[in-house]
Amino acid sequence: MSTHGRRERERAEREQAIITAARDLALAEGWDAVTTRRLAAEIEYSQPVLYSHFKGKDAIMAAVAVEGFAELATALVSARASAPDPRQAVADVAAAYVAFAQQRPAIYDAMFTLAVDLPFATQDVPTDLARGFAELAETVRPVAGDDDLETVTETFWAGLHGLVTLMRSGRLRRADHDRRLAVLVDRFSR
Amino acid sequence: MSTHGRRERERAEREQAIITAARDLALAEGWDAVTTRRLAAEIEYSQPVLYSHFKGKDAIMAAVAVEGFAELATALVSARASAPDPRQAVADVAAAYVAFAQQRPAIYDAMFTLAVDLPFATQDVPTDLARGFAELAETVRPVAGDDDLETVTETFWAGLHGLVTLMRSGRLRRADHDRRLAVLVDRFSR
DNA sequence: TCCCATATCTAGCACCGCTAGGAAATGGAG
DNA sequence: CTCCATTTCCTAGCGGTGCTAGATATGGGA
Repeated sequence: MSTHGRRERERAEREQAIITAARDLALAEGWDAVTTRRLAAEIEYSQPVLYSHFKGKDAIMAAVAVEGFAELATALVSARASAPDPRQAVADVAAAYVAFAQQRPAIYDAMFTLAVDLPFATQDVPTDLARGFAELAETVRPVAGDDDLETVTETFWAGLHGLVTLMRSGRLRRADHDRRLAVLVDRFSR
Repeated sequence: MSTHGRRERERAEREQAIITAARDLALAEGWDAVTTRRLAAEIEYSQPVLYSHFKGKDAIMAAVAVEGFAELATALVSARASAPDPRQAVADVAAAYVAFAQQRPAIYDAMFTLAVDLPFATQDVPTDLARGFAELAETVRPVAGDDDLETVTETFWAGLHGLVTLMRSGRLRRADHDRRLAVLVDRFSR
């Protein structure tokens, strides 16, 4: 029975290895390249092992998304913390959000585009997602005016999300990205 | 050689049948249900026939997206035309945009989420997309203020797109949809 | 009527996510 | 140390996908 602890620890490590492999592969070659066979080869186990950790490929993507929510929240917190004033905080947090999405497109996809309902079935995703959202709300609060804070925050968030996704799909001119971001920040912080 | 005209016409009809079948199937059961085999069965031809019309499944989706861009543009035009004043026009056009996306989610996906680069390889997509964008720009013009019109339009568009996509993926509370839309319109029309 | 080009289909490839069933490793009991 | 039960893991395979090569049917022109 003494080996039980080690076994469980090794199992947890392997589970993390799966998530990391999926994450890295998705970042490097996109989610299309993330197949269960390649994932299995990456962790040097056979395919069915994946299914003893996750219900399916979607669940693996969801796990990557969970890590992403935590990362994003942290990035937003640090952006707001180092801003000199509330007005600048809005711009800095917005920039941090967009930077996150641009630097980790595959993870951003897992969080918002793919794996639509799965992450919300688990318990910890709302936690990290809520952390990020709360940070956004606190950033927006000083400039929300008379409107309901949560509603304004959601709308501002949608603006960021729209800029990110439209630009990545080539619908917006890349050159004017900063100007669009400035317009969005301006419209939401006065 | 006299049958040549009929042949060509029949071929064009079959091509349209493929697009329509793909569109209807996607609307009814989602894009996952649109397989080349089912599509072939729907038009009562064998699978390879599809590839004599389109390069691949992506090209079929792109064709559906093209129709979607035309539809969307028309909806926006009519929304603006029947608005009593410029201020209301912004709200009405925004509502029309969101309504289009909500009523034809599969087509909206084909236009903006899936088939990322393909539509832009053809010639007519920019035309219909530009029509929609131009309509959006004319709507925004009276309330753009000192900012560059195109930049403001793109940003406003991103706001709409973000609201649509985030809400459909369950990230936003459904109940507050109208209030968010009102906030967005308000921030962009004063 | 025959020929040939075109149009179309059958059959199959390589890949996908996923799973059943058997082999191998492991840990406790005698 | 041996034996057995349990857990762990892999091999093999199922039904599906997008796509294509090669064979077959079709129909107009000589």
